[in-house]
Amino acid sequence: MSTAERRAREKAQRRREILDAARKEFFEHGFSRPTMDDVAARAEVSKGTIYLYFASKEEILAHLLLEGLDLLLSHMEAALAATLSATAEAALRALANAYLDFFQSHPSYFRLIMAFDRGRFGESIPPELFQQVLDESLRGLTLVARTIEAGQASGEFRVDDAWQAAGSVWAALNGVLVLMAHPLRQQMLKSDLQTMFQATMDLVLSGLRAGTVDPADG
Amino acid sequence: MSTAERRAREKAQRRREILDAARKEFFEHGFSRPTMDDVAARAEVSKGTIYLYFASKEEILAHLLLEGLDLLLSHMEAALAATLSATAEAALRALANAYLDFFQSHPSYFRLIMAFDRGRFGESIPPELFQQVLDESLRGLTLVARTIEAGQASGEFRVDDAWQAAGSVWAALNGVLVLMAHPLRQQMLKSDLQTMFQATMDLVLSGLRAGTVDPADG
Amino acid sequence: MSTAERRAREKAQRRREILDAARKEFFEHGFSRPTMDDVAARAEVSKGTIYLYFASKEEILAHLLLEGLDLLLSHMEAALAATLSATAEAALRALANAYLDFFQSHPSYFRLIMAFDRGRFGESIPPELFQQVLDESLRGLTLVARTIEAGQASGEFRVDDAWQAAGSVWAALNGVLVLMAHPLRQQMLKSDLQTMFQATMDLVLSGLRAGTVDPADG
Amino acid sequence: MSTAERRAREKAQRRREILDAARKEFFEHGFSRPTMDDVAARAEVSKGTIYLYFASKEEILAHLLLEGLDLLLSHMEAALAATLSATAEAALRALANAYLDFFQSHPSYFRLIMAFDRGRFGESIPPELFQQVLDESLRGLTLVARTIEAGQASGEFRVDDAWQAAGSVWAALNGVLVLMAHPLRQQMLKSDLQTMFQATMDLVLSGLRAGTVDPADG
DNA sequence: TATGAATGAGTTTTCATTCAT
DNA sequence: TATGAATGAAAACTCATTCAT
Repeated sequence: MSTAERRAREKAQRRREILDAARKEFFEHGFSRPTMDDVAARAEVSKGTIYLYFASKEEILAHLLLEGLDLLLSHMEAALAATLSATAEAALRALANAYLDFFQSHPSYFRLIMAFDRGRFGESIPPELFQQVLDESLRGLTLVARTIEAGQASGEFRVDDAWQAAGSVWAALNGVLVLMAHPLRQQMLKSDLQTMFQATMDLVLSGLRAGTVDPADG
Repeated sequence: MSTAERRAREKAQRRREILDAARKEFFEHGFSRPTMDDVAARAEVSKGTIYLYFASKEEILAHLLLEGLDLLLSHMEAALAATLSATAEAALRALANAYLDFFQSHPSYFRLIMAFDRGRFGESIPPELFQQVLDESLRGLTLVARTIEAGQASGEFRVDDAWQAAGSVWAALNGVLVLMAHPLRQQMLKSDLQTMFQATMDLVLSGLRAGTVDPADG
Repeated sequence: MSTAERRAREKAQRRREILDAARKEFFEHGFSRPTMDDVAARAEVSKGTIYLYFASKEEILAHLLLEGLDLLLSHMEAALAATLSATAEAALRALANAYLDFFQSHPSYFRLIMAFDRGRFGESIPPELFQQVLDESLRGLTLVARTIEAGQASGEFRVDDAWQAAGSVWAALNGVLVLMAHPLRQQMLKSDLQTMFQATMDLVLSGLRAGTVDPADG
Repeated sequence: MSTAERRAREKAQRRREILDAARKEFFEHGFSRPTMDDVAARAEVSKGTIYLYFASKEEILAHLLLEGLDLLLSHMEAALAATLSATAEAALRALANAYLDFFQSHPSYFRLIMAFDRGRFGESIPPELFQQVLDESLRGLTLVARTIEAGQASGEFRVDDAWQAAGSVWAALNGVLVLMAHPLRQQMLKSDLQTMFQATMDLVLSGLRAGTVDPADG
């Protein structure tokens, strides 16, 4: 069996090398410019070899996307784990900050994740891979939802539907990151990403605490 | 002079026809797939003719983008105009609903606007056109900021920095539209766009009213 | 008749303007790069107008070529006229120097004349125009031949066939101009055009005087 | 290693086939008319394949030019080698005749060599290839110069500067070939290429023997 | 498994020329 | 006579993918 094992190990290793090369190319030159030749040259394999490991260029991108989502999720899970006994608000802030960290340390992964949303590119990968990406991409939202549920249960947050609230929070976080990604908007808002991000969290948390009921009732 | 006038009219008309054809192609098949041949065929002109009116494919897209932004902005301005004497909250809701309407009636324009953010495509259009797009794209945010300033002045909203708050609100709106654009996320959140959008506005408005001060102070 | 005359005058004038514009374009940017649009813009007429005066782009070039040949020939004729009573050698040197002057003051015309030799471009102009160019292009050779005939008659030159000798002389002149047109060859020959040109004339004249008979016989 | 060897051999072979096809196309239809499609069709390969072997159309032409220069140079060197112990005059005649042979057996190569002088086309090939062409193109002149130096040393030729004289000779040879390339000029000069070429050599040699000193001194 | 040569449809853009007004 | 909008055939080059070895 050891031969088979070594083979499998080598195969995985080769696959990783190709993905590494692709990541570098795509992150450096954008998601559409690099050619398979570029990737092959960077990975120091032949172009044909790439097709032994990945069915298409789109599939490589899908796998990079999965990597990015995994990275984001592990960041968020770690952040959550570190705040187990804290308040829901603290936990939510921790999640948000983990996202912000991810955005700042891996802007290209973030861009890839955002690009996936629109990209016709879902059309050209096998459905099961597409589904996998989709599942992954929802896990962050799930973490937020669970945290809000906890705050709902503890009475910290006065929300009717935790999932709905999670959607709003998640939307706001994504929105603010996309918004501030453009230098010109940082300039117009006279604010840097850090500040703007925290302001958004403050606003949202304030809303969660206050509830979304009519003010007259509050 | 009537000859010159007619000529100018016809020229503008032809330009419009090309833009119409391009819009149909791009909205039906995505922003990168259609070729200039496709556009020419749809416009029933020769390919060369297109280049008499637009310098490149990118420029066509940029003009479509401007169209979209104009449409959005006029929606928002009209909505705002209709609520002149109302509360800031009502005005903000009106703006948001105008955005929602726009998203629902012109999803492709919305996708184009979102795509622009990422787009390497700003690189290949004349700088002045690029600037025009940029200017337009910031006007929506400006409307939101002004409305929040009004609410701040009237005491409705307890916010420190109206522009920052506007950034948060605008981010949340964009975020929720992007989020709900995917049917699968509608399903997971057990919520339709309408509901989710209103919930997000409720949350955000609640936050604006409550202010982002520490809850202990509230 | 004065109306018709004015018309004809204006027409000739317009034609000249187009040729002027074309000359500038072609001399500045090479003989193939400029487009008819460029020429039209420079002449401040519409593209269609050009085709009222010239049947094609090649024809314009052919007419510029004729201009160049005329210019060269009038230089040479003037030079010859100024040396009427001189020796044949002096006359030949005068002709050669006129060519050299032409080359130095109108390098682009020279390039055009040389380009004509190879250019497939004779194929796309009307035969009669082609013939005209050809006729013109032989007049320089004729002047040389007549001068050599004079020297032959006077006993200055010991040549058997004046036309043949003229061919050799003309060939040498063209050759040395083409040769020295390249800076790198000036460098390799450690010589400038002036010097090299005179050296070639010296060599050729020496040959004409000595005759081409076998040295043993001389 | 035999696999690698065979591969290399096949690759070289394929390259040669493409060059063969290109040569045929360009020699038959001129240096600018044929398209890459034409070349590909003639070589019976796909258009893409050509770009695996040559970076551009210009590069193909540059390589054909190098071929031509090599051919010319080997002709000349062989001719020179065959006249080692002869007089400088005989050697010079041998060189000239080799050039004439080359012109007659490979007129298209000659046209290509002449075309290079003008060619804007040096602009679009890699500098090192351009340099290679330039270097090659000067070797013929070098052979002539060395031969004249020998004649100068032996006292056969009374010239001051052998390189300058070589320039004149080379210029005359090129000039006469270009001149006689046109059938119409053969007709006007009532002379065929052979005769005219020899007459030019006679004239030039006569000049070399006589020196370019003033006749009164001779 | 790995190679890398070959493919060929596809893409944007250009431009000489025509023609209705 | 003058205009300039329209044409449409090229043309060079690219690149994801395949496949014989």
